[in-house]
Amino acid sequence: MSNGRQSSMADVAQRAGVSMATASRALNGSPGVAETTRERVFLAAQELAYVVSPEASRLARGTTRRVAVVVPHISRWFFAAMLEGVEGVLREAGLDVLLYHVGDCEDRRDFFDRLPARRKVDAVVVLAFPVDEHEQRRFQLMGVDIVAAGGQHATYPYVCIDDEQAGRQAMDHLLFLGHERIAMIAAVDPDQPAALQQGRSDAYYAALGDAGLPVDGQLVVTVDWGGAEGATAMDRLLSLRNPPTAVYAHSDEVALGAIRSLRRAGLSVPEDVSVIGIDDHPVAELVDLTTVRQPVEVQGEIAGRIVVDLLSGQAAQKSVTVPTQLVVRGTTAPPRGARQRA
Amino acid sequence: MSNGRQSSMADVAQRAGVSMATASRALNGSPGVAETTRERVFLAAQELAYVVSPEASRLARGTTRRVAVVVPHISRWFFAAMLEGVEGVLREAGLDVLLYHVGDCEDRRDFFDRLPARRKVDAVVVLAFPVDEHEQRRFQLMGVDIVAAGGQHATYPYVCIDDEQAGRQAMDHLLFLGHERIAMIAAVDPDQPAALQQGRSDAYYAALGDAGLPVDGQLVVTVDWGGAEGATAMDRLLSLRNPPTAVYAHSDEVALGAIRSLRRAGLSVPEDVSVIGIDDHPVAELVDLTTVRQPVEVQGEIAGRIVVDLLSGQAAQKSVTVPTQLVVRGTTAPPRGARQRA
DNA sequence: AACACGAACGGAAACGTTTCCATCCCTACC
DNA sequence: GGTAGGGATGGAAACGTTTCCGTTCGTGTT
Repeated sequence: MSNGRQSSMADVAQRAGVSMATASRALNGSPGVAETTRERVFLAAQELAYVVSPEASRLARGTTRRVAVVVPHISRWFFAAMLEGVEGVLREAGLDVLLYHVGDCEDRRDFFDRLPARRKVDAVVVLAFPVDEHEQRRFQLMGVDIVAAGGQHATYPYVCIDDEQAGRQAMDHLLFLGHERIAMIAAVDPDQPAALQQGRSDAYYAALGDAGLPVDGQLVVTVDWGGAEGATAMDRLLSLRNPPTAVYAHSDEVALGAIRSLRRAGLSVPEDVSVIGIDDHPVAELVDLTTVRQPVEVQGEIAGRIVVDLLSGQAAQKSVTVPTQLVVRGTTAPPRGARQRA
Repeated sequence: MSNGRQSSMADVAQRAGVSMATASRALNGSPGVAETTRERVFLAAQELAYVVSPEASRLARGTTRRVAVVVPHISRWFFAAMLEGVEGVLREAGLDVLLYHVGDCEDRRDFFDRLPARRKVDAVVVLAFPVDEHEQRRFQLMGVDIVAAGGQHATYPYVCIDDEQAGRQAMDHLLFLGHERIAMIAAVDPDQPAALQQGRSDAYYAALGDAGLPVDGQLVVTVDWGGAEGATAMDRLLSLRNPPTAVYAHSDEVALGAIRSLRRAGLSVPEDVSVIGIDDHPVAELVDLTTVRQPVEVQGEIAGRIVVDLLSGQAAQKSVTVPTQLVVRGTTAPPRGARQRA
């Protein structure tokens, strides 16, 4: 079926009876080629099942048509969804995406030491991935555009949500329901420099302050990101003399873990304790979890579009903040006291 | 900090006082270079912050050091986890990963028509992605190694689980608990040629047969993959005059949806109805879902290793089947009748 | 002392495009 | 009718490596 050798552009040119220069122009859609000639070239190319050698083309052109996407946790929904968004628009634009998983600190050091993407891509997008100063300097060495998604970033064009506002939406919902003793389970990624989700914590204190409620340090527990960790945190909160009536978790996974702990303790959600998360993870709908939705895939798409604009030379918008939205489901309700009072 | 131009190998050679041929050999670790010379070259390269131009190198070498990973649904845990596994070992081996999301049928047609990865990669791995005959012929055109992961595939080396056995483990568990009226919610991917999860369905009938139980067609419902669809399916089952006492779902997400329907109907799990899934999705643990675990990331890793072996010339093992394992949690229990009887 | 041999190295031809520049020819305008 | 101008084309120089050969030189053998 396939004859052994890949045919080269010279073959195409010869078959079409033109020079390589013309063949190249014809195939690339460059101007200055007669329409009939162009057709002849295309026909020849098709007959030979010809495809350009990307290496040669890129070597000559000096551009790679490739962009690196670096992501800390591929298998977590948040990152995967974002990745899906980015990939979609990049593929649409004819750009190839090179995937780099940079998980733990060691990966991270290795990545910035070796810079494996260097000279391989025209741009890189970092997903929810704070970059410290040293790393910025390394990036600079690559001499390509950088855009950030899902984690605010002053240095590069970015797209993200307003974490503090998202947190406020969650907290205000609990406050509106009448809760006064609200715990926060703050999730941090152990493999990343912190300060990413600071906004979500700020919201907690601000909301309490605005509501005139005191802050009880015991009600704040910080854990590594993850469902199991959320459960542990909830256990800790349940060991208090005066446990909370509501829990604000930094993410849906953490919230899920908290709910498991509550159920195992024989408490029911939301009758005994309300729980709210952030993200609107797909399973949130399946388990009736109240949460604050952020459009994850959309953020990826926007990041992708910024990259495309940047590469096509047009000045892209520097950064975008997408809105979040409270989604009330079945894990939040007024506290028992309030209900009885009503 | 960075002087404008990327330095080329010629610069390195000159600075080290050798020819380009020697510089190239030194940098690649090829034999036939004196140790002192090699050091001198490395030093020069480092001083100039030199990195080879991958395009040029690959053009000359004729190999790309890149492999394509094509995946139908990036943001679903199963695929993302597998991707993470593949990426890990490929990156370890110094191979770059080119990501291709091929979701719906249109993507699919486009992918195989245009073959965008053609001449860009040395191998491609398809994740849970049945390839029909026409598509196989297109792949052949690429002239590279193909390996399949997560979906059995006769044509290419593959890694997967034994779907029928996994299904048997789930069904046998329900049967062991004493259930006799067991429903199956079969999930199919609307964007893919079916026949992928056939084994999971086979298991249902085989298990019932071995247990001497009759098959009730009403107890089998087939839906598109997804949690919401699982809920719908459960609704249908609940509308029967004589609903099942246990539900065997083809995947955890579907099982989760089923559980939501049950809860909304006022039934409790597992007291009224038992539910079991397949996969051991991370949230399964958080919601206490009984399931059959399959090692997803490991499958990706194995697929990656097969690719690496293939590319390094050593004959790799043709295919691998990894074991699955029942994980009993809180959504399965003996049926009410059995309990009362006991 | 002549010779063979191997290690280290350099020259230069690939690899397959893109693109600058020159050439040719045809049309339109004076 | 001559010439300027522009559209279509071809020649050939990049792009930056790798690698095939050939050369040189030092060492060990007879």
